[in-house]
Amino acid sequence: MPWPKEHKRQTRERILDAAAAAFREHGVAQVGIADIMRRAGLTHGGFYAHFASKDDLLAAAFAHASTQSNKMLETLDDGDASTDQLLNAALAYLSSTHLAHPEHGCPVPSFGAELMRNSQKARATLTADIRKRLKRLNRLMPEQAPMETKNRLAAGALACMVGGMILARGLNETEGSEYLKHCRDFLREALAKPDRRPELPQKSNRRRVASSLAKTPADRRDARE
Amino acid sequence: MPWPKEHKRQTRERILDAAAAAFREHGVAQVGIADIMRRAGLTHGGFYAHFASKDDLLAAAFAHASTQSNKMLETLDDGDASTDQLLNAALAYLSSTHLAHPEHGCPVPSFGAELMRNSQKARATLTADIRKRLKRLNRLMPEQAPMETKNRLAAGALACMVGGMILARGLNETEGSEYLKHCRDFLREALAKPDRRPELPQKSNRRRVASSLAKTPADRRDARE
DNA sequence: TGTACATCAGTGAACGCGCGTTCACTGATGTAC
DNA sequence: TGTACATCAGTGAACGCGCGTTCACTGATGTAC
Repeated sequence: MPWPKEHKRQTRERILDAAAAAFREHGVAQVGIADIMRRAGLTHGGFYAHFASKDDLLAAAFAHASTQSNKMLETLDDGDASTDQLLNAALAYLSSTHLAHPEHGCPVPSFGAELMRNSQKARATLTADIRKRLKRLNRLMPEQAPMETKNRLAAGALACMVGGMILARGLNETEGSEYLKHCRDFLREALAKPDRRPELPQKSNRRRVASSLAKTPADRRDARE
Repeated sequence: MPWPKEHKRQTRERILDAAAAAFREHGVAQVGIADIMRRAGLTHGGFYAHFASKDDLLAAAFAHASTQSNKMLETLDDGDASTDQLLNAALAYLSSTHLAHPEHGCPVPSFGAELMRNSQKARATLTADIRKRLKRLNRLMPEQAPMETKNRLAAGALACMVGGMILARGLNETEGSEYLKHCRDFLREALAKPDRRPELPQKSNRRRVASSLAKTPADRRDARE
């Protein structure tokens, strides 16, 4: 095999990165194969050596973006185990950084609706991703809390996160961050209902903050208010 | 003027109806001018006598859909003035009927994200619509409630509504309605916080239920649970 | 160590289809006389 | 009342562009000797 074993895998990864960012920033319909390949430093012809079709890429790029953004959002979460982990995750999601950087953020508000209407494969990827998100939020609550409570809070928090981000992005910049602040206030109240307490101390999830995605002054303002 | 004055206006309205339904059901990118005109019982060539471009139609169809769906959701709201009006509006939005009928429902979860990335005009329509929705939700709360409280609850409720509907539509049918139920439970709790009481009695908004959009058994189940 | 070779990642021209848009034309309608 | 006419809503062929996809080719690479 005349090429390094890892070479092709790395190229594929570069295409995925480019696609995941472009789709999140501009939407699926507005981004062509040629755009993506250019962003990856390649020419359009090479695309089909890595993916069977645009649909195929779409599903893969969504999953890729989802993984990326979960990592990114964890770095914004202050990960303080003594506080409410579900709330922390939601506050990180509804942060100014996430608002300002759709290209690195959650793909659900960016192109979830578009994905849903593409191939069966793409849709299945979305469905599986939503299930996973709900399960993950469930696990951020004290294990012994009633199932009904956990389901309710996970569902409500996720809906608020996704809807809040879409709506904030539909407003202009200042209105958008104002709106996000109101959503955070809302969840602080809503997730602090008496029936969730007492909480168990949980393991810390603290991560190092990636430089390009470090908390901005706006996020610090977010946290204070 | 050799044609009835109202004729052209009515045709335009038929195109708008067709476009608003098609965009909500299949998304903007998947629906062509020819599809829409066919749905309106016309041929594609006549389109430009009514709209300057697809972009132009897009903005108009969004506004049209928004008005339509607000009316539709009001018929699902039981309009009982003695109960919480904000909650009632949210429960109607998060109903099984709305889940099953994107083509008659709110355009924000259906193609808000796509609209946002089109022309400046389309985007401005979305922004204005979100502002209007927030104001309307604000007005459903007791006037004398603190501004901060009203903003928080309106923002949170709207985020939950839009996000909840998108996510429910991303799941399969049974999972989707289960998920919506959890969202409704969440809002029942979240909107019933002590600081909103006491509530003033408000004017009733009761409307007659349109036959094709009457409450389904699923909605009645929604209300019971 | 150097050279010939086989492999295959990536190139870029070309194809074909769909869709937004245009335009010359048709024919239904109300008006004038 | 009936006929000629002007208007303009709607038709459908055609255009051109962009994009997904294909394919014959190039050239960079590791291997064999």
